[in-house]
Formats: sequence, structure tokens, C-alpha cells
Amino acid sequence: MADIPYQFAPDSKVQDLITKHADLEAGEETSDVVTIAGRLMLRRVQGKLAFGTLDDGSGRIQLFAPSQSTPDFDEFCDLNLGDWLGVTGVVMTTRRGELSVRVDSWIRLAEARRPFPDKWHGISDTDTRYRQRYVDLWVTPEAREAFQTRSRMISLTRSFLEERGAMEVETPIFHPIPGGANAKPFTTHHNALDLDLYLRIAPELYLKRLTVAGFEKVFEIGRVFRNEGVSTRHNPEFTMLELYEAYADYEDIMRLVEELVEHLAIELTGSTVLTVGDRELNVAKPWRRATMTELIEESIGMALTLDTPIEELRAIASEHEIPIKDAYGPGKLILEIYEKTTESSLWGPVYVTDYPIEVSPLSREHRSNPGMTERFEAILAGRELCNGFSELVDPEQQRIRFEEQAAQNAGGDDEAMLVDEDYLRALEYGLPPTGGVGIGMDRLAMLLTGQTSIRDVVFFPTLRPEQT
RNA sequence: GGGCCGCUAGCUCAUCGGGUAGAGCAGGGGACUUUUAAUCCCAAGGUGCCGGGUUCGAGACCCGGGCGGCCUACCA
Repeated sequence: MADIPYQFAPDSKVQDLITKHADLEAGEETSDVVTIAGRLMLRRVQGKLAFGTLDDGSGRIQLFAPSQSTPDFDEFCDLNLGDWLGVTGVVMTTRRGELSVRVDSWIRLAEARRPFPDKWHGISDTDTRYRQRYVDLWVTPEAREAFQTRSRMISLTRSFLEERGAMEVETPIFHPIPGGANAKPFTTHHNALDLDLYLRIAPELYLKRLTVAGFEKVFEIGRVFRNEGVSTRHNPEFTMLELYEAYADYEDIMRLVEELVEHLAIELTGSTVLTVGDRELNVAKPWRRATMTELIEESIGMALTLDTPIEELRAIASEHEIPIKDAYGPGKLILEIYEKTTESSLWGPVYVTDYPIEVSPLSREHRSNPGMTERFEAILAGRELCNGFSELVDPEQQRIRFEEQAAQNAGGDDEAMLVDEDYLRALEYGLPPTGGVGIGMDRLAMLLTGQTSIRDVVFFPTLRPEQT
């Protein structure tokens, strides 16, 4: 067996060969000599003639190896399933009409020293699939396709936003003060500075600092980290798209998001109708808009407002077996009632709008609905996809909201925000009217690929370390 | 955190009213010049997740632990 080379130069991708030679008759031999490289997935040796199936990531093609013309025929027949090969030869079809590359020369590029999973059943143990994703992706074509779709989704999102004049930026992942969302952060420590730092739970406050700085449209696609549970919809690290647009309000942002999602659906699936589980979801714009209190009324038949007596709100909460705390004001109670009675029954697409100020510390008060904010979340396929608002631009208001949050944090709510003095200072330099949104890109990828677990759109989901 | 389910050969799975496991694929040997999950013959392959217990005897039953999945809770 020849040594493994340091370099190899394929000149063709399998997918292109399949496209180019789609109409060859059975038994034809072209004058096309190609060099391809990939992994040997199947092998059929029959004495003086051998067949193989090579997968180069773009597709699979048959290798045709007669003993009289194939160099080192015996060694070729001894290859392991999973070995990497480079093959040069004529493009042809067999008598049965199977498009093939005749093995006129070949070289092993890597040896598979471990057996690949069952060639027919693949891996079904999900634990093994996630822990050995490098194997899963070879033997589970749907898994590979989902990640290819995800990659194109990210790429299309970038170009969509750039075409609209937005600039992609990168902001810190280490935050001295966790902010921009209500979530438990991960903590770490910088030795030289002797400084506790937090992995960001959202890039929001830094992106708005950039809006203060005069970048009118900015966006960031990046990892955020939340020290919370793991489920089919939650991974501790996940990818968020956040964007901010000066002079825009939440209506503008809602239009932008529905346009983006419709565009991605058409580009990636050819249709605005997505299949999620056994249900369909039509993401064609415009999406329905409804206020939170309207939706609660549809669900439980009661019109709640911030002026509803708090005793009544508490009674409704306990009627629905919602655990509440004494510190909850009317806004928090309404949100809890919405989440427990209404949110799960929504399929969408629907924009849920007008969240109470009490639970929206970074959103601007609604221009015509006092006590509420100009905030929206989109529900698609029953899952929360994004959260956006007309940004709170007033530093004094923001200070009050921060202080309320900080009081809750001091009172034991470790998801409440802290006062970020530098952010307040930035606002004091002037943030123009601004609209912004954060979109969970993993959940969007789930929608667009039809996957029901976030682990099927994250290459290496967070798992306990393997016991050895 | 709670509920349910699972863990048997490298992979996919069987077996059972408790009597110390079987098949296909992969791997080994052999036959085969048009296969397509090739086929055929031969041989090999297992601390049945771990630890206790019940029993003459446990992979099967009981208890504890580990790991995983689904649901639920938490996560605006």
C-alpha cells in the first residue's frame, strides 16, 4: 500500500458529473477523464471485477474496477469501508446503465481504522450520533443536508441584510455586566485583570452603543450563552441574530423580519409553506399581529388590562395553576397568564405585540397603549422565534428600569438585569429612535429544515462528557 | 427538578413462565468479470451499562447508581 500523500488535487465533484452525464446510455464510455476524491461507502467485489460507491460530500458515484485495468487490484479490493480514496479514470456507464468512474488509477488518502456503522441502518442511537457527529454526517444524509441548509440560511441572511445597507459587526463575548436579556449567565475569570466576566446572554447593549456611535444599521450573528436547561428547543450556547436600525420602530422591524423569513423559506425550500412535524406553517407575509391581551382574551375569554385589579389577576393565575410570587405586579401576572394559557396554543405565524413595561426593561413605552411597550415576539410553529421592539432611548427611563431590575436581582431573581452605568452614559450621548430584534437562528434553522430538535441543527450540541 | 421509556457483538436488532445468548451487516478466510444493502460457503466475535439483592440458577425479577431519549417544568 502506497504511503499517504501530502496533497491531492481532485478536478471534479460527483454532483457535477451526475448532472453533466445525466443522459448517457447504458454501456457508454466517454472520453472524459476525471479525478475525484472521497470516501468509500460500499464495495462489491466479484472475483475479477469490483464495484465501489464513492461519496465526496456532493454526491455518490459508482467506481468500476476490472482486474485487468485496475492497478493494484487486490489492494483495491482490500480497502475498508470508510477509507478515503483519490481516483482518476474515465466516466462511463455499466451495462446496467449505472454512471461510474472507471478506476484507471487510485490512491488511498486515509484509512478508516474503525468500522463504520451498519451500511443500511446507519446510526440510530442518538447519543452516538451527537457524540460522534463526524460519523453521523457521513452515514446520515438528512443530517448533512440539514447543516448545508443551515449554512445557506446564514449566508442568505447576511446578504439580505447587507443589501439593505446593514453592517455586520462583532461585539464582546466577555461582558463585565451581563445584560440585554433576562437569563442566567455563565461566569468566568480573567486572571491578569483579576476580573470576573460573564459570557454574553445577548449582544443587545453593545449593538445599541454602536447605534449611538452613528452606525445606523448594524447586525451581529453570534453565539450567546445561557446557563439554563437543555431540551429539544434549548442549547446552552446558541446562535442569535440581532439587528438594530436607527429611525425605525417596531412596525418597521416586524416587516423586515417577516420579509427575511419569507425570503429564506423560498430560497431554501422553494415555498413559503413549511412542514413542521405533521403540520404546515405558511410563513408568507404579512403575518398576523395581535396584542398579548387580545390573544389572552381569545384563549380564556377574559379581557385583562393593566387596570384589572391585581387580586383578580392573581385569582386567574391560580385558577390556571400558575405559580406566582407576591412581588409580581399586574404586568408580570399578565405575562405569566399569557405564557401558561395562551402561548402554547398559538401556531402562527403571529406577532404577539404590546408587552407590559414591567417585563420589558429595554423597550420603549407604547405611544398609545399606556403601561405597555412597543414590543413583539413572533410565534412560528408554536415556538418563539424572535423578540424585538422600539428601543428605549431615554436614559432616565432606562435608569429607572435598570434599577427595578437590579432590585429584583438583589431580591433573589438571578435572571433580572443589573444597572449598566456605561450603557446609560452611552444613552446620555443620544440614541435616536431605533428598532431592533433578536432572532434565534437555531430555531429558524429548525423551521427551515423540518427538524424537531435543536440538536439536529447544531453540529456539536452540549452534552455531558463521555464516561470513559 | 418530575414522569415515562431505553441500554444485549463494531452497527442494526432478536431471544425469555428466570435454566449462563442468536441473526443480518461490518471485520477474517474462500468462490465469483456488470454489481447496486451483490450473492454463496467457512470460521471467529459477547464481564448482556455498573453495583448490590432474591434464587440451586438472573441479561431477564427487586433495589441502588450511571448514561441517553421523549414529555413536562425551567428558560419572557
